[in-house]
Amino acid sequence: MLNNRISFVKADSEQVLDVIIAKSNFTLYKTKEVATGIDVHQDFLNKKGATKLSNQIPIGAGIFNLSNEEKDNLDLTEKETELIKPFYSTNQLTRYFGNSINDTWVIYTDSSFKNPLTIKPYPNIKRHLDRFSNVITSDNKPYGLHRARNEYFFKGEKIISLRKCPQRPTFTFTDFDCYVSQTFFIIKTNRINQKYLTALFNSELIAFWLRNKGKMQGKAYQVDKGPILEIPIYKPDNHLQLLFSNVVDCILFAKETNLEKDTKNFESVIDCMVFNLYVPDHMKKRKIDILQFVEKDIEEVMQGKEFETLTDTQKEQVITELHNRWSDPDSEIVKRMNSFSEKSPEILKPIIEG
DNA sequence: ACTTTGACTGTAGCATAGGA
DNA sequence: TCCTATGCTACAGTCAAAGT
Repeated sequence: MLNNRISFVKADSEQVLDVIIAKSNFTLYKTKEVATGIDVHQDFLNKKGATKLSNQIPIGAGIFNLSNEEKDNLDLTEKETELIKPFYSTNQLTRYFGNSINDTWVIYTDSSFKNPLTIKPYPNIKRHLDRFSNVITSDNKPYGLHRARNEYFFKGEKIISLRKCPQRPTFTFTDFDCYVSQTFFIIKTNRINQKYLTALFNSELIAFWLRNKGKMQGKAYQVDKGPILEIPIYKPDNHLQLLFSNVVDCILFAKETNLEKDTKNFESVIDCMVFNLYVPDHMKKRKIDILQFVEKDIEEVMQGKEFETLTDTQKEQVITELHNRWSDPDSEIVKRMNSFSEKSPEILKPIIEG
C-alpha cells in the first residue's frame, strides 16, 4: 500500500473508468518520452540569500535566471549567448497555447560546469555567478545548474504539462525551444501526433480519469509523472489523429492572433470528439455520435486541405465558419452535444457532471 | 549520481473586524 | 460610513528526503 495512491471512487464512476481503461492502446516511455523541468535551485536572490550576501545585492536579482534587462546588462559575447536559453512560466504557457515571447532567461549550464575550468570561455557569465557563489547550493556548483536535464526535451515540438492545476489539467503544445522549471513536466514523442495528444490530455474525459485515478491536492490536480504515464491513451488511426490536429490548429491560431479570445467552443467539440473515440458504439446506438459531422464540416470548410497550409486570411475564415456551425443551436452537432447527459446517463453523464 | 515527490514556504487576493 | 489592519485561503513556487 505504501507507494500506491488511494482513491475513493463512486460505484457508477468505477464502471465508466473501466470502459476508458479498456480502450487504452498506447503507453508513453517512462524515461525517453516524459521528463521533469530544470531544477534551478537559485533562480533569483531571495531574502535569506540577500542577508547572506550582506545585503550588497537587492532581493530579486537574477542568479541562474535573468530578466531581459539583466541579460542585456551582462554584455555577453556571442559565445556566451549560446548558454542563455529562453525560460517560460505559467505567464506564457496556457491550456493548448504557449506564447513564444519570453521575459526570462536561464543560464543553461549542465553538470560539466562542476569543473571550474569549463566556465573559462564564458568570462562575463563567470563574473555574474561569482557574485552569488556563497548562496549557490547546486550539486554542480560553482557554475552548473542543480539539474539541467536532458536538453532534448526542451527543443522542438513537445507538450508541456503543468504539475499543479487549480482549475483543470493544463497541457500546452509548443513548437519553439522552451526551457521550463520543475513546475512542469515535458512530454515528447514521435510515435503519436502531439497535437492530438494535447487535445486528448486537455479533454474532459482525461480530466475525469485524473480526478479519480490520478492525484489530487484538495481540489487541485497534481499531475505528477506517475499519473501522466498511467493515463489510458487511445491512439486512433492517422486519419483521425489528423482530424483532431486540425481542430487544435484552429485553437492555436485563434489564441495566437487573439482572433477569438474564447476558444471554449472548439474545446468543447474536442471534449465530445474524445468521448466519441472512447465509446463509439455506445454513442452511435443512442444517435449522439458526432465525429462524422465534425469530419464533414472540416472537409467542407477546409476543402480537403491541411490547416497549416492555408494563408492567414483563409485560416481566419475557416475558424469563423467552424465557430458559426458549432455554436448554432440548430446544428446536429450542437443538438447532440447538448443531449449527452440525457441520452447517456450511465457513461457520459458521470463524466460531465462528476 | 540522478529523479521523484511530499511537505514546506511565500504571497496575492479576498473577507472580516475594528477604529476613526 | 469608510478606511486600515489583520486573518484566512488558495495557489504558486521551493527544497531536500526518499527512491531508483
